[in-house]
Amino acid sequence: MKIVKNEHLLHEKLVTYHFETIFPQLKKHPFVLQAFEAGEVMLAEGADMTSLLYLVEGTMKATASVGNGKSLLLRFNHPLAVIGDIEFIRHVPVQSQITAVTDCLCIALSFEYLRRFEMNNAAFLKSLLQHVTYKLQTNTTASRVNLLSSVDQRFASYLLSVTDSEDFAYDMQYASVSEIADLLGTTHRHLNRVMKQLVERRVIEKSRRSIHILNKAALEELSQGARYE
Amino acid sequence: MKIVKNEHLLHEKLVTYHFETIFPQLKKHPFVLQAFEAGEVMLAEGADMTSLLYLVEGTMKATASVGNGKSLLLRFNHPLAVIGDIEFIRHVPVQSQITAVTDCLCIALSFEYLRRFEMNNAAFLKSLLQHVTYKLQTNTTASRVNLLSSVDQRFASYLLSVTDSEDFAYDMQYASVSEIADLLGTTHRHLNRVMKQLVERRVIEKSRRSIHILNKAALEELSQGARYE
DNA sequence: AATGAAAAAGGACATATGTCCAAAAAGAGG
DNA sequence: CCTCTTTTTGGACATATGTCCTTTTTCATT
Repeated sequence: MKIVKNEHLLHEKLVTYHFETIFPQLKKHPFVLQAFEAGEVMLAEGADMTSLLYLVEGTMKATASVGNGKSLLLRFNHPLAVIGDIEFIRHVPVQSQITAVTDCLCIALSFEYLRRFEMNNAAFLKSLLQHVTYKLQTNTTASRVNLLSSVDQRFASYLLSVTDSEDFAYDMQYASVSEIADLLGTTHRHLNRVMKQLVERRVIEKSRRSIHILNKAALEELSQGARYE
Repeated sequence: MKIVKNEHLLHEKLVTYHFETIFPQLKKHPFVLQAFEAGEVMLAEGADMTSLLYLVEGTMKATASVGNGKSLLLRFNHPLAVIGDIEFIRHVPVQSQITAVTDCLCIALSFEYLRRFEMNNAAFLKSLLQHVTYKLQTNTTASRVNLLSSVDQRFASYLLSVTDSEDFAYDMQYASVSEIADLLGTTHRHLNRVMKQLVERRVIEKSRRSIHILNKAALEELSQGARYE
């Protein structure tokens, strides 16, 4: 993570995302602009969190780890998402690992500052409620889908979520098959089977560490509308 | 649902659950006491909601339905739980069906009233945030468990959640095997297999429409700490 | 080009769970 | 007690997914 000292950029982001509706006097708040590189772990599970983050550029993913170091995809986040809401409100350590998928920019506000000066700011509390209830709603949908859908459906959802959120709308790069398998809560062996079928059906094409979507409509149908976002 | 006109009971509940910390002048708010019978559907999915409910007595469950009329257990709720938070904040129809498991008492406050007079009440907003972030946290845990655990683990969690929440700590009644199977997102055929094994291992005993727990410790181990609450 | 490490692909088999259906058991009403 | 319906139970088989391992491919390095 790098702290970016660029008042102009900060101000531009504050205006774009209408921060003045929450913090009326923009100049008076100790906003800090932070930059993360693609692939960087923004927050590790169990760590102590000290600032609330507003994602203003890029895409990140939230994953939860289970026992043996495996992880599981919870959701993707796009601007304007809030990171650290549960931790801020409930005073608990970081609940799920947050990783930058692309290069990201965040606006940070320290818990200390917020707890001292903003806990009676109804606009701030209301905006937090908006974000948290949105997450709760999508999370509820996701858990239903997860429990009832098979690996190929989840894989389709995953592909669509990733490609929609990137700009190259028909390609995705990945580090290894196992990585995707872990995210989906399955094994690389099985994911291979699933991908092989999709290749045979000419829904996707594969080359090393990259997947190209040939038939988006088929994926849409497979995923039944579920998305990790 | 029955509206209960009992000022004394209402006041007792308001005091027990410290409503004065949220609504300082108790007398001035249009609280309505509502009673639900065991088994009654408190909220149907897709319905319009008009009041925020605080559960002050009894146990309820939240379920989500999927396609073919099947439902899926999301969580159990105990006092003091809030119902309708997402719907209140996001102005959406009811997201998950709420059913009274035991006889329940709720204190209701109309959305209309809250939106008009309480949206600048920081104490109220903060308490909502507490409830919603709690739900989000447990829901995240639950979805992870669901995706990674087998039917026998989920059944163990279910049994423990139900019996802990009732007062008879070792027995549960049910309408049909299919009902439980649906809640767990499996089939009655498979649940039968699972139950048969547990009976053989002397973990539970069954008689018609009732299950008796013989070895709670074994269930605890099976469930690995996951609960629907 | 030869060699070796890492990643990918997939064979063989085991297990969990689903589907379909039939037999057995338990009420309900005559 | 008999008959009918509902619920429970479980057989037989199919499918999805996991485990373990071997082979193949890829890519970097000599």
